[in-house]
Amino acid sequence: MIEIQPWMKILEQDNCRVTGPRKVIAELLMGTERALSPVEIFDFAREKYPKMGLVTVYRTLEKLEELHLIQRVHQPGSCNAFLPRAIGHQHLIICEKCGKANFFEGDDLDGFFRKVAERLGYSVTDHWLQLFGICPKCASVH
Amino acid sequence: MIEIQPWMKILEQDNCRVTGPRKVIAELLMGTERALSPVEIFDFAREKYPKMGLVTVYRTLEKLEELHLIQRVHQPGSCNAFLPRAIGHQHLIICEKCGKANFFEGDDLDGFFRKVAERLGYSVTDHWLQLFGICPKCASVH
DNA sequence: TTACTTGCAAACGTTTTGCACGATT
DNA sequence: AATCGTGCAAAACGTTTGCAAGTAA
Repeated sequence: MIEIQPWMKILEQDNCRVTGPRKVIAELLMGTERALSPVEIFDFAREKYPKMGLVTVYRTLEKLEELHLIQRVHQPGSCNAFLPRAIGHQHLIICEKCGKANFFEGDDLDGFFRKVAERLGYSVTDHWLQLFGICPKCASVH
Repeated sequence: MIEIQPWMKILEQDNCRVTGPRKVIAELLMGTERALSPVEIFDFAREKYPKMGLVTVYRTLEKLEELHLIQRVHQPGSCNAFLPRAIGHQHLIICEKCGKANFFEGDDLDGFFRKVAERLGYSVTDHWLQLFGICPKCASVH
């Protein structure tokens, strides 16, 4: 599991205070295998920090995303769940059953993307790629 | 531009009535170059059909999506805009400036996706791919 | 002490639901 | 005539904002 200190350091460098609520939310997000929604984070966080307010979850998510520590994950049925941000330019493969997420490199694709864009007269500025499937653990359960 | 009749035929086959509001909404979606949100559709539709209700827009979108005539488009900042559905398995390239959307084939990628999934022990069931860029027209404007 | 953060309440925009009326077949 | 669709009003939902009190540095 990722250590919490680096994230807190980055917060400090942005003139932010390292507070109880923020530590709890950060720990939850760093330790999760699947993308978590604001309400899920709120519910989990309250187990460790009962005073937690939903608004604080929203504001902390906004801040962590702004600092590139987490990223929003789009899935059929929800575009409001968060995962720790990948290092460099990686893509997600998500298990349809349990939601478990893994990152992979997509460097091989840049040439293809440029070719497609060229044919249509576009210049590419960004791409979204995400795979859905069944993870090994879920595949072994019947 | 796509003709409206085939869509209306498909509606009929689903025990639906071909009504004024539905025709207006279908025409708008069939003719659009960029993804439209419910409110945008509502506003445009009212120009042709002043009695149009926003609720009807939502219900028509739901029906058209269910019949695979339109598809939801995810973009940074909004996951609630619609475009006519691609034929077969195509992907989108969207202009960051004007929103203009084009489809392209991604058949070449299936091998890569399978390879990635295999390495991680996943079996792939679906994939989302979308490119963002600048379209020829916007590139020529300074 | 100062600036930032929190939780609450309320506001807001979007989407959904219930229902009586209207339209299509 | 029967069924399906519509628009309105209201409810439900997720998210954001204003503010006074609390907390970290």
